[in-house]
Amino acid sequence: MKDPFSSMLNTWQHCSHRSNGTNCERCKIRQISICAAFEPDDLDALQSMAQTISFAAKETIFLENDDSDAAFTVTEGALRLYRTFADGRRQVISFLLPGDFISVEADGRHEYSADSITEVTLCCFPKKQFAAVVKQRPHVLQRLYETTARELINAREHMLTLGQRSAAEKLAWFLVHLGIRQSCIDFEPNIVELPMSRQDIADHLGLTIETVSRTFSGFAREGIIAITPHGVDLLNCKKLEKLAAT
Amino acid sequence: MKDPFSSMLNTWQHCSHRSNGTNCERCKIRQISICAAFEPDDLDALQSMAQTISFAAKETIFLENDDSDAAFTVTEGALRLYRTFADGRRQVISFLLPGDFISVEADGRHEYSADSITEVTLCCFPKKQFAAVVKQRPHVLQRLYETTARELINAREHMLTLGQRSAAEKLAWFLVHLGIRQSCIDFEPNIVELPMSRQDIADHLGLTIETVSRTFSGFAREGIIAITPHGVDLLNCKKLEKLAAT
DNA sequence: CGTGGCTTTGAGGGAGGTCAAGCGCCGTGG
DNA sequence: CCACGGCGCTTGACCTCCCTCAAAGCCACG
Repeated sequence: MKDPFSSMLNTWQHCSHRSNGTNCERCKIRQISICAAFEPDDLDALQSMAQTISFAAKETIFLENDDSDAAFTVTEGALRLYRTFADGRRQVISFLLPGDFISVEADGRHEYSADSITEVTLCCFPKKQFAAVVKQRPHVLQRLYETTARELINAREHMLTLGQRSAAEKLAWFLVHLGIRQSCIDFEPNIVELPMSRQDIADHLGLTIETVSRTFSGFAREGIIAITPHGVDLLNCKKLEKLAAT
Repeated sequence: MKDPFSSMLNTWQHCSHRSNGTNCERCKIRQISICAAFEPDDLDALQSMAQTISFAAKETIFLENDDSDAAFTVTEGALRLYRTFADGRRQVISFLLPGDFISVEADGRHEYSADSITEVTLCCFPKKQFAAVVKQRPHVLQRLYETTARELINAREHMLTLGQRSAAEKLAWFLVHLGIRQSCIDFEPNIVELPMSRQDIADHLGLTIETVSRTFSGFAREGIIAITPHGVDLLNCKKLEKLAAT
């Protein structure tokens, strides 16, 4: 899709649902998202530019090099952010969950591709309006900076994993961290939903699908996890955390 | 060194050289560093808080979990930023060169350790004064944000390398990128200085020292590079870039 | 109930790790 | 001035963890 109109805002007419009736005040993820930087009496600035967009599962949200004409937060669902190589190799940079934020890229183009794993709802801020709002509110820029600094720490932690950890350590790390992130949203400790495929997990951790599958089976055999239809139960968190530890 | 006084500002009295006579106007790396955000007529704000610190080669600059009481830019030399595991594994996050910036960490503690590879000179901004200066200048915060966003892109590019590339591809990528960075400073295309050890390179790329050495030898045998006493000459950049490509 | 996509499992192979020895360079001391 | 020692780098032989290739199992959905 080299189509210059394939970027997010331009494609939302293709999306399953679109609405302007965003209500920031009632938003479930406002407090954990970038939007927490807005005071209650300033929410109008946010709300007036916000657009809600929904995607079905397995839809392209944007591709690398697409024009980036909006920033957005994820309000529901899961998506993957990834880069593909010419020969088909793929690195999944991260899985985005409710509360996660995608900023306008520095040069106005997306560095990575993104597509929905499950049904996804995004809260979308058109680039120009967003920039104007930020410019008038240094504390929002401050929040944006802190969010990006946190992302940087996450990326570097991921670097440790990719560079130094074994297959079992990688998967333990992945499960522990995804479990923590999910428990912030739905508070089910020890039950980890895995909406993404084995291939996604493999490409996230620099492994193959077979190694992921074998390692999961090994964990299950040792009673560390139980494999369920849509995820895993963490039966022995201690052991997993020990494997994942630095 | 669990000593709470081991953090940078507190240790600078141990350093080989320290001086307040910073001259921002003549600073070679000002234009490529965070300091470019300061207008010429606002340089006093920067200069009045800046402290120059020098380190000999192979000195500890800070350790992970040390209090972070200053931000700094590198003005001369090379250092490594890294995290070590309990069992001795080490991931070198990045090599810092003139113009690179280390910010105050979010929680006031360093996430990583840093030490000098060569003799190093830093330009140091005490945390509190730096925060105050930034607070009054949204355009500096903007620059800080952009710098961090650029770091995030670099970290993610490194993730691709660690997760997807082979040993030869990793080393090609490393040489090409280090060559580009160095040519911004000293403008010697095709001559790459390698002040860091093979072990540092190995820990940067998720390889072993032997694999780094063998791969370099292989490149030399194929006429792609020539190994020199303190670095390598890039004889066939095309080939290297092809290997490093996505 | 059949089909196709995703996952699991097995068998074999290879890229890179491990272990060990040797080399080259440089600083030190006789 | 040269012998020695140490450290970092290179090279070789072997091994292992994970990848590759292949086949079978398991759902979900029409």
